[in-house]
Amino acid sequence: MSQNSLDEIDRGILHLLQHDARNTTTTEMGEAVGVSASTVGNRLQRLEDEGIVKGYHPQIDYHEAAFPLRVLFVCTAPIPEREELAERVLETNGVVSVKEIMAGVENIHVEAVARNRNDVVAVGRSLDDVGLDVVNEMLVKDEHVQPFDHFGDEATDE
Amino acid sequence: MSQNSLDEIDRGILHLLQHDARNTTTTEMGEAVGVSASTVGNRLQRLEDEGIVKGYHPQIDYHEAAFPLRVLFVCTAPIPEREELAERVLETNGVVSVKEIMAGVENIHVEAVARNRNDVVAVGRSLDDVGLDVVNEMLVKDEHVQPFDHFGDEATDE
DNA sequence: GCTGAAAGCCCAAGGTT
DNA sequence: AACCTTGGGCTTTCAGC
Repeated sequence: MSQNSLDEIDRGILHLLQHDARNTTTTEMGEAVGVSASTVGNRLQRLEDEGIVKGYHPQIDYHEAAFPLRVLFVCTAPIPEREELAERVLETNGVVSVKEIMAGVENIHVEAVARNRNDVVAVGRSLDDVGLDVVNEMLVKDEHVQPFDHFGDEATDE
Repeated sequence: MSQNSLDEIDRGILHLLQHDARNTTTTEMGEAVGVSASTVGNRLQRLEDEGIVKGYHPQIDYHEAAFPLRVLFVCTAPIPEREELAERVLETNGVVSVKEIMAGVENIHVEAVARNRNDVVAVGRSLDDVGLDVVNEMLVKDEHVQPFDHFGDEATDE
């Protein structure tokens, strides 16, 4: 399917996108990595087609918005159904991420945002309805995300 | 600091950005939510200034790229130092997210991507060096991210 | 596979209601 | 607070190498 062949140029493009995926132009990226703007456009197209870049999303501070609560549900799912359940849970209102863990009892981690305690209860109930066994439920105080900025620092000129 | 007053327009903008933060123009968003393109620009500026929108990042399939391993380290940190340690850990090469949990023994969850087992060992050592007690270490099979698309479906025309 | 130029579209700024 | 117009810049496409 994919060749996994990222060269210096690809890594440079990814690196720059991770810094600001909305306002970084192909022209800027071209100058930084040493190719023309249209080449950057073509590379980006290929990265998207191969599924390496799956989309572009804003990083939203839910706490500052309208969702002050962030909850992590640690669950158990029967291995055969795990993948299907994970997909299903993602549809639940408020859920922002679902992690499938390779092995162990706590093999699905579900994270959700909520406006109040009622929302939290509702999410918990949904998980139960779907067939997940909720082992633990924790309040997340804060989450720091690093868009993995170690992608090829050396490939850019800046 | 922030008014937390997101109206229909703001929610519509966020909703559309979550779908595609790079290729959705202010013009398109304006048409969708029923205001002019410049108004969308102003709103977006305000959302960024208030810290509700903290940035724009590509969603990268690390597995398809060059980092086939994804590992979750569940750790314990002394409460007083937790926040500082979390910040420090985020600097570690390979780490993509750090979650501070409100209470309990497993109060810091660190997620990292790696090219091979050596990378994994290196990250574990870094966590130890910083002063975190690694309680558990799990291989992540798959992660599904939902950019929380429930932000105001009703505010758009599409 | 990369480049360069042209066409079309978009964004930012200022002035207006 | 939202709109309109204009100038500058960006993306895309395609011929050419």
